[in-house]
Amino acid sequence: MLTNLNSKMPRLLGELDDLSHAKVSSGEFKYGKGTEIFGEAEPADYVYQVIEGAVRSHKLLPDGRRQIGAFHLPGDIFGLENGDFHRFTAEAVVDTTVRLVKRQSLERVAKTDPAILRSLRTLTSASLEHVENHVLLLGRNTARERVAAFLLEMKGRLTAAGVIVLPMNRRDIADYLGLTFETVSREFSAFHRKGYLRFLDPTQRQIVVLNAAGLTGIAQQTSAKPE
Amino acid sequence: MLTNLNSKMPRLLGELDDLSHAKVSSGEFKYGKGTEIFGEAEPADYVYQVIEGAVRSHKLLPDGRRQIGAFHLPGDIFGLENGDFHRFTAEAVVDTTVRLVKRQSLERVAKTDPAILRSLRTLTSASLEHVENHVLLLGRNTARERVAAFLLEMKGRLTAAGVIVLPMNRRDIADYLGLTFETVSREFSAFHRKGYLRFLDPTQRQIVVLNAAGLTGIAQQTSAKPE
DNA sequence: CGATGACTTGAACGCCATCAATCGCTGTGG
DNA sequence: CCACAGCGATTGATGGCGTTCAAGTCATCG
Repeated sequence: MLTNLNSKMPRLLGELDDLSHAKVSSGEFKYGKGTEIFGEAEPADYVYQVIEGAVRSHKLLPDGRRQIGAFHLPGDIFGLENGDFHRFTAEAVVDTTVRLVKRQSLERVAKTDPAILRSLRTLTSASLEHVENHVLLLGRNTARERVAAFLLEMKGRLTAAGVIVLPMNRRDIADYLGLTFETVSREFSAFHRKGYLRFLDPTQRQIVVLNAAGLTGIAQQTSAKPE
Repeated sequence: MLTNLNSKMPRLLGELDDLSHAKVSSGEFKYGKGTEIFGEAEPADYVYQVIEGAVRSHKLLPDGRRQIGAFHLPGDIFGLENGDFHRFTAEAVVDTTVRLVKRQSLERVAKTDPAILRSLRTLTSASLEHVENHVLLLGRNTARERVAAFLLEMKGRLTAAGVIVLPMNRRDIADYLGLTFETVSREFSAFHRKGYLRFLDPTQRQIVVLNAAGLTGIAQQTSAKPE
């Protein structure tokens, strides 16, 4: 399954919360819809956590083709690099509030606090796992399978009261799945026709999954996700 | 460019060499062509380095579709996980000799030796970068672009005396690039016809790149590699 | 109300997959 | 030693999945 960072254990949220009152310089910041948070190849001086909204991380080819590597949703930490530079550009998908902490101070604290250190490693590991699964998805899954996997990922990550409310548009989804937005739209429609989905609003961004088993059967992924 | 682990700075080879004479339990082992070195989801108790030969890391879908995440060539370190389990299956592409060290002892030494620690982080970072670039390749590049990128990656990693000697067959390449082996073969032929390549042997695994600029122009990747 | 943006849907095309035939090399057994 | 099986690779023919191009709907906003 596309990794569900959200349900992973130590999401560092607690720790980052602690840090925000403690010995790490930390702050909140708002980014308007579509604005850049950091750019590819810029120095990675900060680590970010989504408070509210959504963020996309992408790379571009010289001719403008775009590949989104991940969506970051409330609670998610992003921009944590192993090296010294960002390797994706991060942008706000909608108006978004983030907490940010200086990477240096985080690393300073991590030196003395093994719990923080472990959290950081777990985070890196989770994002590595996500991108590795994404390689499999992009390399070997059909359009239908990709869209099913996407819906299941989002079901796990941002369902509230049984409803998935997507912050991103069809083009963002397409660029995440290596498809065109028309194909994404068609697959959404196909699942709707099959009775797997219900749409609650006219822009079709609010989705109820009626047949998760059906989607799971189509998604064809290697690592099954419990619940 | 598909990340060139080989040309990256501290390849840990030096350090691992040291370790092999020193305080880390280390050994060599041979794997016959096609044999498994470790399996997906197995505990990651060892870290490996290719001495001679070549290794492929892959994931499988339930129905047998395969995605190779990386090839590991002499000098490369693989099987180093952030978490406790392998997330790929590793197999010998040809008869292969590897050095292996117990992960535990490596971590023990890393605690006191900051150089080792830094090397480990650099390695993780390099493999993360490789897989992130691979996502872009698989999501947004055409067949032609993928094959060109592959040739350039291999040119950087295993050229000896101006000749690329590929250890893997067309199917392995295809499963690395998210294509069929027929398509890989056709693109090789197309490059040959254009005069970008010359083949030195009947199985067409020994390749001389005659026009690297031509390949680079086609490969369309975001991060240019300095020679 | 006209303009704009997000989404859907239709029609046609094209890239790559699929199916199939052939070639050359290697190794094995009669 | 040679016949033949088997593997890897190339090449051709065909088809299909997903893209491209295009039209149309609906909601929002000036």
